[in-house]
Amino acid sequence: MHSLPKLPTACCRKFFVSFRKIARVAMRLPDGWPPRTLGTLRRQVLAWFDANQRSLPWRENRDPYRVWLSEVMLQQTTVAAVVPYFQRFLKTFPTLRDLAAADEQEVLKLWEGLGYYRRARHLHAAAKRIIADHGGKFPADATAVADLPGVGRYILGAVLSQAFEQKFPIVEANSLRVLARLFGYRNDPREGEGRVWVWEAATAVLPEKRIGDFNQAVMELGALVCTPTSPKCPSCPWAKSCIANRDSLQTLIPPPKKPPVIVACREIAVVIRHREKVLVCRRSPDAKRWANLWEFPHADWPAEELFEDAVGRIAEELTGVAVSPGRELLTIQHGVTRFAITMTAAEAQRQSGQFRSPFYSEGRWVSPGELKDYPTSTPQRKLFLEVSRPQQRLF
DNA sequence: AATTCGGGGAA
DNA sequence: TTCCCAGAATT
Repeated sequence: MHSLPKLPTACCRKFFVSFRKIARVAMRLPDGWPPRTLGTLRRQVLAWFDANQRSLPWRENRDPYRVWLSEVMLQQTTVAAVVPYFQRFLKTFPTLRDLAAADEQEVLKLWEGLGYYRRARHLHAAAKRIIADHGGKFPADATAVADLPGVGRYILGAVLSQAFEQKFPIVEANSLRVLARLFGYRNDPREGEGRVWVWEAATAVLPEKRIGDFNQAVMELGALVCTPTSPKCPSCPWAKSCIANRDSLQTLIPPPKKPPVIVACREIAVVIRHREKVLVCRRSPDAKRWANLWEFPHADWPAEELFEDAVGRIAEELTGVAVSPGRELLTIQHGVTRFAITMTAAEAQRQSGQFRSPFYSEGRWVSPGELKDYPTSTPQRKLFLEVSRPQQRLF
C-alpha cells in the first residue's frame, strides 16, 4: 500500500523520492506525534549540529568533488579510517581533472587498505565521464549524478544536498537508527516495507534550508548520541520528542538483526592436488575409511560440470539424499578441496550414528569457533561442518 | 531478496 | 571472537 512512486524513467534512471508524499509519514506516526512541530525538530538538530559537530577534513568546504570523494570513501567505512586516506587522496588529486587524468593503478594504489576496491574503480570511471560528458564540472543535475557509476541512492542524496543544497534525503546506518527511534517505528527499517518507510521519513523531515547540514546533522546525531548501544539520550536534542526514548525501546528499535540460519553440513569428499597428480577421495559407504575414487594426472582434471556431477552422485550415495535446489553442494578450500552437502539438523542427527571413520574426529557437532580453518561462514548463513581429521598421506 | 565486496575498531 | 561501519552492484 505504501510504496515509492514509480520512477520517471524517461527523465532519470535511478531512484528519486517524491516530496509530495510527506503526508504518508504522518499517517504512520503514533497518536499525538509530533509533540513539537517538525520545524522545531529541524531547528533543534541543526543547532545541536552547529555546536557539536566533529571537525572533519571534508567539512572544510562544500566543493562537490570533495563531498563526493568523502562519501565514496565513507561507504561502509568508519570516519577514523577515512580521514588519512581522504587527505592523501586530495593531495595527490586536488581536482576532479587530476583524478580523471590519473592511471587507474595509481588510484588503486592510493586506495590500498581501504577495502571495497570497486569503489575506487567506479570513482575513477565516473571522474572520466564527468570530464567527457559534463565539461569537467561536477553535474548538479540529479539524473546525471545518479547515472555515475558507484552512485546509489545514498550518495546521490548526500552530494546533491551537501554540495548543491538540493532537497534530497539520505538514509544510512545512522539516520536509519535515528529516524526509527524518533518515530518509534517497530518493524525492521532495513528490509521490506521498512525500507520504504525510512526513506519516506527521511524525506518528510527535510527542512527548506540548510538541507545538507540537516542530513549531516542526523547522521552525526546517530554517530555521537543516538548510538546503537547505550545511546546518550540525556544529551539528545530530540529526547523530548523521541518515541523510543519515551517508551524505553532504544535497544529494540531498530530490531536486532535476525541471527543467521544454521545449516548442518556433512563432508562428502575431498580433492587433493599433489605434485602432478590429483586424487579424489570420498568416505566409503560404510564410513570405515576414506576410499580413493579417482587418481589421475593433473592435466586430466575433469571439466567443471562433469566434476560437479560426479561429486553430486557421491553425495547421493553417501547420504541417501540427492543434491537439489535447497540442498546444495558446498566447496570448501582448505589445503585440499573438500565437499560437503547441506542437510537439516534432524537429518544430520539421524545419520551421525551410522557414520564413523578414522578421519572423523569424535562424531560430534562443533562450535563455530572450531571451524576457523573452514572459511564457510557468510554473514547470512553459517554452517556447522562435521570435523574430519586431515588426510593421511595418500600419495 | 540475498550475496558480494574489505579492512579496522569496538563491543 | 562477533559485530558494525556516511552502500552499491549483481544475481
